[in-house]
Amino acid sequence: MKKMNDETYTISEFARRTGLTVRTLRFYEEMELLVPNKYNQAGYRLYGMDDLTTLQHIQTLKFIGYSLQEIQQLLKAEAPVPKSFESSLSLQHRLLTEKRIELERAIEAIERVQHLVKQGYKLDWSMISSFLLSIKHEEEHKAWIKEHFSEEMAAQMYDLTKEEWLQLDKEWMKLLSKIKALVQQKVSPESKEAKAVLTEIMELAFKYVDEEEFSKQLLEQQDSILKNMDDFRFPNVFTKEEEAFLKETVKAIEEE
Amino acid sequence: MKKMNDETYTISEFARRTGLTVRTLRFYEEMELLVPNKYNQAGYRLYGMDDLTTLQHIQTLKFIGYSLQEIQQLLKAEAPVPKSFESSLSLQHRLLTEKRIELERAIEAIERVQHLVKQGYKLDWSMISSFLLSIKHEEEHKAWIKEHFSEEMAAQMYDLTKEEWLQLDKEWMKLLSKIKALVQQKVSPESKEAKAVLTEIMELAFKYVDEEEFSKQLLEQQDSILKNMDDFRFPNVFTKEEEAFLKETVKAIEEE
DNA sequence: CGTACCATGACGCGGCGTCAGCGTCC
DNA sequence: CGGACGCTGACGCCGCGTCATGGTAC
Repeated sequence: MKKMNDETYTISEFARRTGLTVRTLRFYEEMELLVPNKYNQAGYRLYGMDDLTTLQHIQTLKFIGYSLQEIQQLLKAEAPVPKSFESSLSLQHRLLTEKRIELERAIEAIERVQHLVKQGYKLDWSMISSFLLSIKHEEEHKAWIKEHFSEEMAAQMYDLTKEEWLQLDKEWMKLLSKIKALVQQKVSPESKEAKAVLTEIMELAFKYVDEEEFSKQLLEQQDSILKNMDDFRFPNVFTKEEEAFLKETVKAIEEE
Repeated sequence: MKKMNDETYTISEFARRTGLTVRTLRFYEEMELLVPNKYNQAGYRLYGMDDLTTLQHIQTLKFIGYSLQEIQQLLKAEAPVPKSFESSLSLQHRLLTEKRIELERAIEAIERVQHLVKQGYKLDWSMISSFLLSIKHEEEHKAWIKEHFSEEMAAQMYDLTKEEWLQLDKEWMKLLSKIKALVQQKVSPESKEAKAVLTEIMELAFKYVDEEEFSKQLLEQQDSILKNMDDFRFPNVFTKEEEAFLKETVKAIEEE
């Protein structure tokens, strides 16, 4: 027992009992967040029950996502809970919720990749990347479709069940790898293999979307679509090479 | 247009188009994560399409929670996706899921506090803290009950609907403020107000739990319970003062 | 007298933001 | 020549972990 007298603890005792580290306690003192109520003649910190109370306040505010600085601001008035606290709660709620949504999207992305891995596809970075990028930008893309086309179409394309997503992922992956193989083997964009793949892409793209409606709107919106193409923030799932390849194939088909 | 020649971009152009900052691009180079494929004679960085591809790989791996160091390790082999990637995916999934759970608990805690605030309780830090601490340790506490008493009892105490929780929160808050008021006004622990409050606490505690079963098990487990009481990690919702007050009241009732 | 504790001070991390002081492009 | 752009280098942030070096309690 290193209790020195009733209700007074050395720093390591206090650390042990609170589950914090000695370093953390010293850091909190440096921040003027938790200053021990006594020191002995050699400058040893002596913590008491009031310090425990303060520490609990700190830990709880930390738990709901406040930074140490914010906690210091909140607690220094000490006496009443500042009325700003209530509104700051809503802010915290928003911040944490945004983080949670990001996390959920990342987790879902991992699960979708794992599902593909389990199916035994041999993946390379550009395929994983293309795939993850499309997941990452799903929300933005959906909003974009909504704006430039219609709410209905966005819903058709994106409001799918988990099974539909996994199925779509698989088909999409197959096509991606076919294209990448063709480009790498320098097969001609006018070859019938290339044309076949392009046809498959079209079929997949229109599986969940009404083709006529889409084509009509596409023509109307061409200008504003092109305007957005000078930055890379809406990354294409294809490399420039693949894109050029596909454009050639499209031309070849149109000329038939 | 600052495009210098086809498919070669200065750092600020590349930054603008990718949505990153110039500083970030230089930092990535310093990390040997994304080294531009060319420099002009003055040492200006010139980024090309291959750099864009690498950057996309980086961004997607970042999206699913890898650190820049991990990404560097993963990408430096460059050619095939290392087979360690698959297992590291499960690790990432675990890590992100744990974070998400923490976030969800924090968000739920905020909502419960907000609900109390809306009800118009005037809160002080020790009440907020007591309340949040009990939420923070709910999981541990439930596990502890499971271990020392029974699974059934843990379920009785903790598997409540959202409405039951909010109701319980309210009642618990009322009692907490009553006790704090009594202690602050230095009312005697033997007074009938004190006894009344204690009775209310008991009723609340046993509202969701079978009293006889609990008492029986409590007696059997007393030793191991006491062993866990010398640290503050299982923080009591009462201060030492309030705890002493309540103990006095318990004694007074027992002596009746 | 040992050794387990205490103190201060300094640097490190991750992922950049932000300045300062200078050179370069057009 | 001006002004926008580029370069390197250095320090700041947050919440501590991790030394190093030396004093203190028992």
